[in-house]
Amino acid sequence: MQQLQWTDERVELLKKLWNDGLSASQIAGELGQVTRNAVIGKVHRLGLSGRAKAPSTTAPRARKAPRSAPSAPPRPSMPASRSNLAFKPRPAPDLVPETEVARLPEVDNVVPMGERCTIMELKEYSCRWPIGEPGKDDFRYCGARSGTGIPYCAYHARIAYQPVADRRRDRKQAGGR
DNA sequence: CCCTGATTCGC
DNA sequence: GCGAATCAGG
Repeated sequence: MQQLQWTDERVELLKKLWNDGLSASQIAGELGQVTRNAVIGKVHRLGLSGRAKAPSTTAPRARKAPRSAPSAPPRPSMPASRSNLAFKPRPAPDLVPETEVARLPEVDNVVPMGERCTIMELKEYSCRWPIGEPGKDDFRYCGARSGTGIPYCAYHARIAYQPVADRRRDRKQAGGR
């Protein structure tokens, strides 16, 4: 796909729509193949910005900090001190449909209450499988000894890394209801 | 959090 | 010149 060309045709349409009061995103959608950013950029280059806007919104913005760091997007790690659930695969709800969760009563019971721990009590080797509602007072982590190189204990590691379909099959074979 | 236009700046 | 990223508001 070649770089989009602002043909006279497209520019005319842009001008028209802009003057009609359409928003940049609407125009972008109308034109197609361009983002609203592109539209706004073009509008400004054409010098037809500020339709009938109150200049109040156009407060001088402080100079932007040198925006150069395209190769520094996601932060790979966090301070070890509080790297709890920042770990790899978020086991969590998304992996297991609610109905599935409901059918896994054992999950919350494998670890005795006493062994479960709070975020502050997590050790490097503690299983980070969340138990309960995050944010609530009774929210805890499994806390059992985790496997080497894995943030979960053996039991939760199976659940965390196993596709739902497999889990379903497993339970069926195991004679689950 | 959704949206808006405005601005900067790497390409 | 282009437009993504970012910013400042609503």
